Amino acid sequence: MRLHPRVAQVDSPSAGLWKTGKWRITEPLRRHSPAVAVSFRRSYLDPVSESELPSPEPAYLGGLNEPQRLAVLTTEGPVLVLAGAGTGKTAALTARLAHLMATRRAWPSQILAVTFTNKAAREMKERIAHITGGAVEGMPWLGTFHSVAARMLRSHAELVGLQSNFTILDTDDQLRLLKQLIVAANLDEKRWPARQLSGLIDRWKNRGWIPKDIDAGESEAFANGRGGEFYQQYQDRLKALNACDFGDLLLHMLTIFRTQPDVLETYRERFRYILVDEYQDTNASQYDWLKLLAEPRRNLCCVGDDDQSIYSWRGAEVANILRFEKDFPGATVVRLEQNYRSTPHILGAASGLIANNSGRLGKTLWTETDVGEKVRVIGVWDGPEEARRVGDEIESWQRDGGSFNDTAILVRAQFQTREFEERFISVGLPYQIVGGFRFYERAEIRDALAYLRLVQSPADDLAFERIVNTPKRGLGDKAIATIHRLARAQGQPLLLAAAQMLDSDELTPQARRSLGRFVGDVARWREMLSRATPSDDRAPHPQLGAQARAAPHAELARLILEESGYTAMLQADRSAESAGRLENLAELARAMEEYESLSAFLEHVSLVMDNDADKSGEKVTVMTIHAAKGLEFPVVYLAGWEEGVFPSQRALDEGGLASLEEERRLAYVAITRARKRATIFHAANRRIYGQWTSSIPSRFVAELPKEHIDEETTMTGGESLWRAQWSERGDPFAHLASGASHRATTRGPGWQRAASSGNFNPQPQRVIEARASAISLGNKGRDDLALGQRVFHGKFGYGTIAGIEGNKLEIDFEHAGRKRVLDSFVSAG
DNA sequence: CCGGCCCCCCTTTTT
DNA sequence: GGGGGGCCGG
Repeated sequence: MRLHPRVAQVDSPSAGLWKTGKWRITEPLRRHSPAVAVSFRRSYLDPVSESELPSPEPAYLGGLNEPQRLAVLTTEGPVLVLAGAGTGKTAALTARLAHLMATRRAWPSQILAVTFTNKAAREMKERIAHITGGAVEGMPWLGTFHSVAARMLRSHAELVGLQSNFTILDTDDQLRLLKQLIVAANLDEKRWPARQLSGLIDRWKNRGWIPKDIDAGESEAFANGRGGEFYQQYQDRLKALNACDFGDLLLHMLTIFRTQPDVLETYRERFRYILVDEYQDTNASQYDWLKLLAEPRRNLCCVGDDDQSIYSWRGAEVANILRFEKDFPGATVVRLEQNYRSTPHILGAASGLIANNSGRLGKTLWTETDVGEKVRVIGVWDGPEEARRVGDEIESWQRDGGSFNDTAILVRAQFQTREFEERFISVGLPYQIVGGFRFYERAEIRDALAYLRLVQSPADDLAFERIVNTPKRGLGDKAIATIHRLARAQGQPLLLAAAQMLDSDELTPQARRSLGRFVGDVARWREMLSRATPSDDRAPHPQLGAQARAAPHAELARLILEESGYTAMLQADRSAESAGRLENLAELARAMEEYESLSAFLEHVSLVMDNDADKSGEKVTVMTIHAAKGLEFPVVYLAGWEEGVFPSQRALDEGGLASLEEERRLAYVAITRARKRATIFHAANRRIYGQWTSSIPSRFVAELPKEHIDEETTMTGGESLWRAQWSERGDPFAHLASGASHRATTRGPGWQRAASSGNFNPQPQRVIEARASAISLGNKGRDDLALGQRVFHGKFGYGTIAGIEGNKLEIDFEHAGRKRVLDSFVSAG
């Protein structure tokens, strides 16, 4: 299928885009062009009826079933597509995009298509490229919620007090920052962990709440009612750092849309059609964001499956999908129910299970495929036996001509992967574990990125803190605290404060020498960067695509790692991991070559924190069910279906019924990943947190319709006792599921009276051009100090001012002799 | 200032 | 069981 644009004749404000795009005229569509042209003459608000379709119809409609066609052809007005697992959702979505473009309803740039994960965005991009034969040079507004919002925010950053080159903090940065705030407020960071605060702030952001929206009740969830206060402080600090976190990307845009009607209008005008994938995963802030953009045109098409909503823990609200018809009256609801993936037994098992949930929109999946095998449920003695059995089965599958790539092991939680990893290593079964530590989360990668970030933006204090003493430069807590004090006193970035300290005696001579070298290095690298990037390096958007010429920023990265001593540090490290770390760094530099500038690369890594799974070679895939969403495998093993593991203990303890239902949806997702064969395991004993625990099979096992499963147990005694528990009417765990509340617990007063936390004055960012002295940076000195005055210095004691130069003082100390110090460190004595 | 040791906490899932 | 952070000793 190729698109055929015949651009030149089209009279449209955006026609230029078509000319610049690489549209090709190819045979297949030539035949269709008359009909295409007909539909284009019709107004945007006029839906195409089936009869007007070109004949023969466009290839992108070929192979679609009736509901899918409806989902594609109902272009105008709100549409909700309820797409069960394996019902060709992505096919319908991409066909819809192709249809919108082929019928000239919209240019690629006039369609907003948002997905939840990078993986989904990438897949859709690939399929669009395929369906249009590469005719669409990337839809500019196809991406994850976060990347699309980031892109918008770069253009309007100043409206929320940021600069367009703001940095996007990841969880790690966020936690360190919050921790600083907590410590600064004299709170016990153990009693009030940063992690808890970060979770709270995330929740608020997911709901679309800015600090002002936090009422006393919400505030109560942290530090005895100071939650809102910390939220505000955190936001102030982010602004001072010219940074924002993931939640802010959406929240800031929401604020802008709400307060700047003209900006909103621009986007409303631009986006003629909006598509949302995985709609059941949207949170409140995303929902508001969508709703604002979709009005008044209301050409909003949401695709999702309420039964596959598994992200409520990060703010997703199934309610969004359940109430779609109410929010968008007159919406067309399309159900995709024909499953093309799994056998009837697999579908039957999954459907029977999910039927135990309440509050569903309801779908009846059906399939035309052969009956196939029943879902097997196998009880084993313990975890190791489970791993052994799965390994054996996979090996015999492969001996019979099957491919390892066709097999996957899905687990509830990451820790379960270890058992399989150990087993597979010992028997030499090739495997890959998806998830877990992702590439960009590895310490060495984050360190390297911190160097790059600091070179890119000298005001990036978090980057500075991370690497100023990595590798070890003899700059310990004390030296860093000193730099901090100065920076804070002057409201300047740490790097700048550090540069100023070089001309003083505030630090020990070794520390000063070492810091001087570091500051000098950064200045030099920065200078090299500006030479490596002739164009404006603040270009906001990541531009994919390899450059023909060598990428100077990748070279610079290699040089920085070399000159900073980071590589040497790893080489000196004789531990098992160091070789891999060096390899990772090499890979990082290689990855940079794909981007046209350092800033484009940094944007990419802050938004796309996943690493592409290694597709080379034959291997078994081990991953969490969450990670498997949207994927399918011919042979699937579902491990650890035991109470406390799946459903997870936490879900049982904390989340109540809602949480149990989410676990059940997770189980539904898990089963429906399988095409031909699904095997469920449960072990009677398992080592959890290093401790042997015996467990009973998951209630989900008992909920599988008997006619779709084959049960087997390797345990003596045949019919297992523990299974009997679930066959009874009563649910012995009901008390766990119903009573729990969502209320966050508050604890007694434990924090000390807070000292006033420092002011974080946003100052214009200054760039360190060289090892500039403080004078040349134009610092004003204090006006309360005069020659001959007696002053006190925390390190050197009392002394008399013998000279003043800007903010630098020469002081004759009574015991320490003559020293150069910075005025921020002395007090009138 | 650094390294080693000990203790405590945690283990869902991700942009 | 293991990783991270804090504390203590060199």
